[in-house]
Amino acid sequence: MTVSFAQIKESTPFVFDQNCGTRVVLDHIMSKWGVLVLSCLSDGTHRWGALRREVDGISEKMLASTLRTLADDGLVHRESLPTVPPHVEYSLTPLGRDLMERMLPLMEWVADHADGMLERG
Amino acid sequence: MTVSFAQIKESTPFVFDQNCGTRVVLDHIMSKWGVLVLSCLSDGTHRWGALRREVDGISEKMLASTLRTLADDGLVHRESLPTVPPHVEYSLTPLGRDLMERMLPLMEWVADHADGMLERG
DNA sequence: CAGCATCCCGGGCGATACTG
DNA sequence: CAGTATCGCCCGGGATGCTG
Repeated sequence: MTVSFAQIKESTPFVFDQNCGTRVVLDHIMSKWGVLVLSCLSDGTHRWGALRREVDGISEKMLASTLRTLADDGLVHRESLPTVPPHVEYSLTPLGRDLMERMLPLMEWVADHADGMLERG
Repeated sequence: MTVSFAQIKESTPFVFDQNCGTRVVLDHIMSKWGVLVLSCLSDGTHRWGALRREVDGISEKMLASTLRTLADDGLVHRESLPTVPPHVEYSLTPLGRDLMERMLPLMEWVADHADGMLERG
């Protein structure tokens, strides 16, 4: 049985209040690009260029800023190999993998239901 | 065992491409206010005023537009009682409840880990 | 190859006022 | 009570160009 939203708020008072840290984390991981970058990395380590190609439509600026934010949050690990030309690899941290275990079922649901939802609108 | 992101994309070609419907649905349900309104409604039927008070910080404009979007998507049911003064109730549709079954574990994770993530940043 | 700096536009969103 | 209407600001984010 999954927890209810009321139970979450009961066990953690003031959670989801306007100035609570949850709002910041939600903004990061549920952001337009954050979701897609995290999902992509859930398949394993990716290089910068691979992410740029896989996350369809993302600009370099947003890829850089999204990766930095997620790395600061401790969800993404950045590994820069001291080669020429540069070679940088991104992967999920254990915390990030833990998160994606909860997020992927949601992504699967969206993939399954999106078209049906929109054709009626 | 949860599905991998690669498996999702394999079983549904072109899903999560830039012009795919999934991007629209993601924008709706993972939006700043959409997440919170849906979570609130997952606890049961709420009146307009109750939502306004419970979703801390939301403006009337954004509450109205968020509710309309989610209703158009078939996730939220709007019931207007013909009384004076007006009395309108919002609740999740079966589709909405199905979605929240996948989203609430994620919300619980965020509530549990948010503070720890931010104090290091 | 993997970024950062700069410029700039559109619209998301908040504030305020008004209505059935 | 449950909205709609209007105004205006801010900033997300795209485009372009430069660097180690």
